[in-house]
Amino acid sequence: MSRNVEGNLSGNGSGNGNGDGIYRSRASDPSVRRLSDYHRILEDLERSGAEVVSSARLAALAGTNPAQIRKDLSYFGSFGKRGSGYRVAELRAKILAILGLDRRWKVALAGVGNLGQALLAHKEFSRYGFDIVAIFDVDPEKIGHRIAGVEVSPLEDCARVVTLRGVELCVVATPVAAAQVVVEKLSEAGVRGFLNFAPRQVETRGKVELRNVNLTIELEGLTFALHKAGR
Amino acid sequence: MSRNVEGNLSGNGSGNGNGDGIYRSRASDPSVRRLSDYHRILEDLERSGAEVVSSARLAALAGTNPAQIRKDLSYFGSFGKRGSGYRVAELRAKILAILGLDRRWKVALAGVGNLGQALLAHKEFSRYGFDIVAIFDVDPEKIGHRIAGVEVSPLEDCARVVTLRGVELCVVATPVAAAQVVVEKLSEAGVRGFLNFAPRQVETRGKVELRNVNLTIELEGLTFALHKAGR
DNA sequence: CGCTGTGAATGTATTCACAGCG
DNA sequence: CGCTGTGAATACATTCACAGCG
Repeated sequence: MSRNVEGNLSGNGSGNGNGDGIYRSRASDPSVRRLSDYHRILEDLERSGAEVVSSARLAALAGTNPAQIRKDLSYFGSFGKRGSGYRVAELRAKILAILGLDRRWKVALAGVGNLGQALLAHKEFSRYGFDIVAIFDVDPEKIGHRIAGVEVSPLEDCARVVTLRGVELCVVATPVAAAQVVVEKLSEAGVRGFLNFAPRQVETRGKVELRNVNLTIELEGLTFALHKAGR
Repeated sequence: MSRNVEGNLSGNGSGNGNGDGIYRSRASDPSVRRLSDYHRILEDLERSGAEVVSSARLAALAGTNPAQIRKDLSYFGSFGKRGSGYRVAELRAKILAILGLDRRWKVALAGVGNLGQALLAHKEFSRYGFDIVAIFDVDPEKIGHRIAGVEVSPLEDCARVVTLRGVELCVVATPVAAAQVVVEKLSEAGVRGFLNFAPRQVETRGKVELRNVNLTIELEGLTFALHKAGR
């Protein structure tokens, strides 16, 4: 039973499921996160008609430095042309593929509280290739209802529903007490990746990716900094 | 004009407003994030009646190692007893104070879309000392209405409202296009810390703390890992 | 020339290992 | 003895600086 030791808290904990991957890349986790950022900036550039971009320009837009950009990209190949820079559309497509976003992903939502409902309606998810194809809850009031066109299923049926609809990822927006059970049941049913919003460590078995997002911790980071500075 | 260069993406960007603080501490940002986690675990332990806890036990619960715990704490003082460990209640209180959570904070919410509404209802915020005392939006349909007991004010009035209600922090849950303006106006009005959910880099002026949370990036971290492992 | 791509250098964070106090 | 607190060692991430290609 792995307890995802490394990353933690609000932003991490890539499970150690590192089954011999496609890439030899020693890309760090922060580096991969920046790729997502570069991708968004490249979308903007593409929309604005830019054809090429240098690492210097990209760095300015991303709030980092040119060497960082080049290093991040170099983990995955060499996409630029010396002397001129990177072709915007091409680089964007490459990053999309690196991130695994060149296809759509089937996602379940567990827990339909405030946060769950907001995430359901979150347009960015569908825009970047995530389709919510199943919703789980334990509340009898909610089960059977349709939210955003998806029927709420009882957690007990998850094995069946996951298989039937091909669920690959799950967003866990349940109360703290339920998060562990949800992850256990769904990973047994074959779900390989979890995004957990419940503010507790969740244990995983086998090759499962889990990352935690904790909204309160982010605010606490602010109060620490302000309090520390004596404000 | 600082562009908060360092951290970025989903979990960072502590503005460089490091006005000579109270602590000499070289506590790293990840270290501070872990403190928040330890605090939650200590709450659980306290509730379950534990009087003392060792760094080993705490590490097991937090999914890290004992040395990490001791090092994280040592940045702020020495709170344990050699031979026995840490007194749970006492350590919890110390961490609370370190994080600046030994008082309540006045928070504004900007943008009352899905996400904004979910954050408003998010019980954890109030539980950890954050009171939403103002809401800003630009939509005439929303202005004037009360949500969760707080009237929605037009963004133009923010200077007046911020002063009047003593707003210290702001959660930015607006569309991308509005985030920059919101941060500019509110920081001019005296708000010192921002938690930004809009997936774009926002520039800040002066001693302002800003961190970004990007929900999509977290999912992209999962797809990267799974795609990479060939799944 | 101007830019990328990358080893080498620096800077940060984590872990080790042990001295020292309760 | 058992544990904390912490310098020293290691591992990791970022930045420098320059060789080399278009």
